[in-house]
Amino acid sequence: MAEHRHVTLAAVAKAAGVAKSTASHVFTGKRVVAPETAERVRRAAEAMGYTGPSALGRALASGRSHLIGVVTHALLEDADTDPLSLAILDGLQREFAQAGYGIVIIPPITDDASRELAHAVLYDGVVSVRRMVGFEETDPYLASRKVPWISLDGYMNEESAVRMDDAAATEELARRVLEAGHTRIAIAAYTFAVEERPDGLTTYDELYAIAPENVRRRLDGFRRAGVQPVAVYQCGSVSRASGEAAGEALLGLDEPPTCILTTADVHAAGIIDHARRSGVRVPEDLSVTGFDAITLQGFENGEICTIVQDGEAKGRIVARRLLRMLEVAAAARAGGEVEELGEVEELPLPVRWGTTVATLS
Amino acid sequence: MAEHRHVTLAAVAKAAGVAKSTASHVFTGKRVVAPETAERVRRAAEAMGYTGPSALGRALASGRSHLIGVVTHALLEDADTDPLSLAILDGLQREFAQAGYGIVIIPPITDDASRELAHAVLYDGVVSVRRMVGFEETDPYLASRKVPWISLDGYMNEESAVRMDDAAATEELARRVLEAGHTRIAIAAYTFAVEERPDGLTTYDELYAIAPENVRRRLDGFRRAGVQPVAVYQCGSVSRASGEAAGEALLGLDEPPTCILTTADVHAAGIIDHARRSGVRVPEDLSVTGFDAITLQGFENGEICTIVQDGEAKGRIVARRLLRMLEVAAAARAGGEVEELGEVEELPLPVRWGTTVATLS
DNA sequence: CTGAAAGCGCTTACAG
DNA sequence: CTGAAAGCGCTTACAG
Repeated sequence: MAEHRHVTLAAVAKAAGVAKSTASHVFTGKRVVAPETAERVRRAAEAMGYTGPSALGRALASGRSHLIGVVTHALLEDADTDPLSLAILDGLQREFAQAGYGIVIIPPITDDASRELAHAVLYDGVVSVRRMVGFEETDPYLASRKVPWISLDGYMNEESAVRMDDAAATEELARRVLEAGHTRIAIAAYTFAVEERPDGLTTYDELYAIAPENVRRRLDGFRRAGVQPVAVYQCGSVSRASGEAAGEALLGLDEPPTCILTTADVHAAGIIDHARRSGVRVPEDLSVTGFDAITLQGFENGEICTIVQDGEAKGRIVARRLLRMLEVAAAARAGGEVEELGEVEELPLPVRWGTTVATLS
Repeated sequence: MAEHRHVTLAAVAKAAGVAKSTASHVFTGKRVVAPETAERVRRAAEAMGYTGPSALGRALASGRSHLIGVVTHALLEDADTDPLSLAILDGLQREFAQAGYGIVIIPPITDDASRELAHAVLYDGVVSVRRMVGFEETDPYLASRKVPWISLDGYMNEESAVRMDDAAATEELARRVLEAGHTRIAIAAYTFAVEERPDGLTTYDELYAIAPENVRRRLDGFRRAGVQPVAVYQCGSVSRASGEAAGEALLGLDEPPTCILTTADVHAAGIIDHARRSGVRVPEDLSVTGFDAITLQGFENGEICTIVQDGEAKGRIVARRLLRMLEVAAAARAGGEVEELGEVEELPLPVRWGTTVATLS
């Protein structure tokens, strides 16, 4: 006698001859139920094909959907385009799943469909990852939902969720480059920001002035190591093409650099693409460094000299932080004492030497 | 006077001096509301910081969560491991978003945490993509939720959602290989299935007997083209390593083949990896073909001779099908006439010739 | 053009 | 160890 249209807790409770509350507790385990009573409920459930309380009812009654919104563009692109974000999603997904939270992917709001969707979706917290588009409308909307929100978009509150000492990492890398004997060093940096900017030669100070926080820290590291760049290129977008443009401009100088330091692997890859095409050997004629240690088409794993940013670990750290924010918020609503969020975890950023930096003799 | 703890439709309606139903209709637009009345409601909402009906309330009252569960393992792996699944996710996400549905990522059930999660999450339909693990418990559970479900796991009902003529594609590819003069042809095929199988040499018939439907169709194509394989290798897992093993075994034969046909790019890549390491030149000494046209580390785009499976397009087709199933189910519940699902869309599978097949002189 | 009311499927104090 | 009842925030016939 299975297959009732839609079996509900109430129906099961009735069939088992108990109150809804008792049946509920059999499934949630939040209250002790007499073994025989529990057994009776379970048997009734089984007979009726009831697989447990509906997520919807639970969500409404408890006020928790056990869903985390993840606003991202990463799934809307070639896997090759932004592997770091994918790794972050991976870490988020795993850590949240561990805690019983699912992630629901939400595209940035850019049109009616995405606006509709953003409003229709429910979640207890949200993390945005590398969106690139739709900031104007998405951000105010997310804020209006008044749930905990961590943004990994290169600005806002990323620092409050995960600590990264970019400067120490790039300083260590730059020191090694200097020790390798390089003196004509150029910098090609990205200015990932809400607006795109044009590609082009610039100066360290100008670039620094408009760079987002994390890029600044990376530039700080170069400076602290003692790098005096002979040329600085502003990459307008986070793309391999932008790197190629940088390569073309910098290698076209009267006195081309022997080493180009970048703040993103995609740019390093683009520069190397251009160098190879122009018959410039890497690292014999030109050394190049990156940041992130992502996998790149056309390159061996571990080939590029770079800083390793472990996306999965980062995702996990961020997830733990958001979970903690959720707990604190729940405690606050329950009216208890104001709990502390606690320390922000640090993501290690080791240098990977690779094979794209030559020691000058 | 914003910032009420939790602003509800009821509160807004009261403030605007209208009934809840009227306020509701202002937001959903499902009923005409007098302009001034609507304006009054909107103003009250704005003043109180109300951003629209809660997704939760809507979901419970309407019975639709506007969420599609996507059971996958793809996000739990290196982006490089399974780019095709990622592309499929991309397509699903886009097409569902277009229709106002968000996707919630659910890992296969393999332990307490994932079981808990699967039960906690709500969705109106589900599509599973290349899970590889946890079939035993996940499948019965998904079935028990009684929502439309499409499985892209290499078995079950994939054919009912998207039509792919694998056989015609591999037949065309194999014909060209034969025309190129190859006679000593080997086959290395994967048997992606619920259980993994050992790597090893086998026979065409044995392999065919245990292969899943889609692999069979690909083998059918080879046969229809007239390929008489001199050796057949069973790849036990869908991995590059399994391909390397195939390469080692097949190139180690007394009379090694001049061409190896595979049913997956990862295997083709593994075979080429092994060949290169052993000093066997591709395609001069060995031709290799794949299936899927995924991006692969260490290979140029378009390098491998293969069949192009457009993951994003596939995801979109599958999403449209599920959306249609949802409509039909809703119509059935509403008690109308039984609607037809309609035709299954076809995913084109063009051959990409690439540079890994040599013409023998 | 608008209202009052039932109900979606649960959880959670409150009471015993 | 168990029940009866309120309530979570909406939508949707039903009435007028």
